Amino acid sequence: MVTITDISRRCNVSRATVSKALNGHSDINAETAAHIRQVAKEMGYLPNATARALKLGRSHNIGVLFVDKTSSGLGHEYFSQILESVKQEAERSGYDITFISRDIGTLHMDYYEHAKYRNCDGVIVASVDFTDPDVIKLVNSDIPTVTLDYVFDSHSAVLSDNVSGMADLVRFVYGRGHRKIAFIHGEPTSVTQKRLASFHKTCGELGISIPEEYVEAATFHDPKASGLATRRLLALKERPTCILYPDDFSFIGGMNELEKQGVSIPKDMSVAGYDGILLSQVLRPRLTTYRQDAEAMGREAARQLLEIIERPKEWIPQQIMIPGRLLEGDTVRDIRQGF
Amino acid sequence: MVTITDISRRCNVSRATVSKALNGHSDINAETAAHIRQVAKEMGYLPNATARALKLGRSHNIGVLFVDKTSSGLGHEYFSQILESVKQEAERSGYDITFISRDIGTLHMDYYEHAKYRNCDGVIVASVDFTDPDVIKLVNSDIPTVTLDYVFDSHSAVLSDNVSGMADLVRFVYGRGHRKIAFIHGEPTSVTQKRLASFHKTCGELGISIPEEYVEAATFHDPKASGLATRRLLALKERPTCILYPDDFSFIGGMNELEKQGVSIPKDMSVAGYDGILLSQVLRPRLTTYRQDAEAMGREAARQLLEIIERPKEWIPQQIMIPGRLLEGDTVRDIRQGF
DNA sequence: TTTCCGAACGTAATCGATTTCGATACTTGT
DNA sequence: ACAAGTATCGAAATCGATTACGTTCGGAAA
Repeated sequence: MVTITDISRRCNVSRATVSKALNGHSDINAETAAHIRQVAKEMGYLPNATARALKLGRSHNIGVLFVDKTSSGLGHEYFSQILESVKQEAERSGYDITFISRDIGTLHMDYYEHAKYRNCDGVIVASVDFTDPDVIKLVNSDIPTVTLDYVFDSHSAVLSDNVSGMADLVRFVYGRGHRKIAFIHGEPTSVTQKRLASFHKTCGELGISIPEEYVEAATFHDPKASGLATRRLLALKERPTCILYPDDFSFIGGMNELEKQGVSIPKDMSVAGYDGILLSQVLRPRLTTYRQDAEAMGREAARQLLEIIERPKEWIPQQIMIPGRLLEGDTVRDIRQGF
Repeated sequence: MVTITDISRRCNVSRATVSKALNGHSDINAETAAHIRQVAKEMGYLPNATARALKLGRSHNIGVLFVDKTSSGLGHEYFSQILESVKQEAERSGYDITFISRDIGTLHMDYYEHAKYRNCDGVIVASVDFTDPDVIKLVNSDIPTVTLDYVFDSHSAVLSDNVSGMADLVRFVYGRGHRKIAFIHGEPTSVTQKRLASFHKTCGELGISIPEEYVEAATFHDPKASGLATRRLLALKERPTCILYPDDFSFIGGMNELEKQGVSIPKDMSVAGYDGILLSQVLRPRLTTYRQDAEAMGREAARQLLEIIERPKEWIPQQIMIPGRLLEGDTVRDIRQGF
């Protein structure tokens, strides 16, 4: 490996001079600097990130924390898109990414310790149980963090706009004449709370009242749970005309149940999902859904984090709301009079 | 941050002694060592991975290289499952994961340089263009690598068994009476070559001859391409009775085309996919497909790499074949006489 | 008593890069 | 010609941990 010392010997200058030349300091003669850079290139010099990190106390490495109950881990499409986007944005600024977990090798440690051990300059926290003491410890530590879809007091966060998302969906199906709207929601997280609140608020504003039985509990990313919820809705004396699912993947479970009972989409039942995953765009009929802009979320999360890291003075905690977009699809039938 | 120096001061011993005590060297008195460990725990000492890496020349960090033409990046389900598995296995041995890419920040570098820059102890190379000079440079470098689904001479690799996979599929549909079997394949990679060869070989063994028009070219992970290929197959005078798709996701495109033309699965046309992604298990009818064991592939790749890293003497390059499993599903109709 | 040996611990170099504080030589002003 | 300023470069400390080698000391062997 070519080090700064090798170059210094070859150029008959000190290591200090080489370092300064390579980093563009002003107290080095222009010709000298040019020569050093030239030699460095010829010798195939690569800076050693480890040595740099040790000296500067900055690793140019950001951690990503993601835990999924279903332990599908990175298989989660919404998250893996966010991750990809975080990665790209981070790399643009010279940062690499490391996953944060508990228990690395024989060392038992919590998230904070792992991040500290790896000298992460910051951590992006996504899709975890935000009540987990280890997560809370990390967020409240000296390590800068940005959370996704959850806000900690006076910390930065990037949020998918669940309130408008749900409102848009409800207004859309309302616009197509639906009044008996059912909502199958995910487990009680802050995301669910927001969607649920927005669902009720919007229905109220539109002057429609939703019977209790139309609101069903299921689980995110779980076709089985939503299939069962769908079955319960279909068993009601007064069936809804439209069902909103917790996410696109869960919708598959509903779809199967509807098909099994001979209920056709959208002729006999209108449906909508949430997320706008790739699948929803290629399945026929195209699913009506609310597309969360995972790409923007990852990008903004990374940018926020880099701001905190590189300009800690000027930084103030912000919550950034990322708008999504309604994808109309073909699964919500227009049932207004005359259609 | 608590360093080894802090502990040494608190214990009135040298830093060397602390280091040795913490690492269980034998030339430290048992009581002294116990005391030091005790104090270290009390002070909340965490080793500094960076300093260790610098001194030892080992980062306990492995790189993952993955490039997707469709640039869906990590959104690729098959790969993200492999990644998750690699991550888990690596973490069990105390290794973290870093993504390798070109161009980190303003530094323009190739894969090898990036891996070197980050002091990766090894790299897992997956799903890239293996003819890319930068990839070849990395694989032939001093950095240990394990490739996935591709073999470089005298290098370790982990391979999904595409030959038996395809053979199993063909024999399965043959067993259900199909003789007119069409195969839509992906772009010309080594994986495609193997599947194609196995397809023809198996058909030969079974004594059925496949007209040229039954073999269609499309693209992996691309519903549109496979939809078009499907259309071409349906336009033939003599339609096949069964279509094999390059992967489950591509199958969606075929499914839509079939539905559009009023061709029912599996009544009028039998189909099979490849991969066994989550979706194929929840869609109805359940897709007949060959499940690649992504979890095993990631695990074995990580194990291989760690072997090379930790026991370079005893290591010999191997190619590990990971068997998959046929998922029968409900999309291949039995068309034998009397059924 | 002298010598030798092993247990236990310390000294100091080292990994590669950065940076503070000088140091030197050369200019410029007066 | 002398003081002051400037441009350019180097010496050495530093980041945190590891380790080869040296030192000390008590006890056993001669």
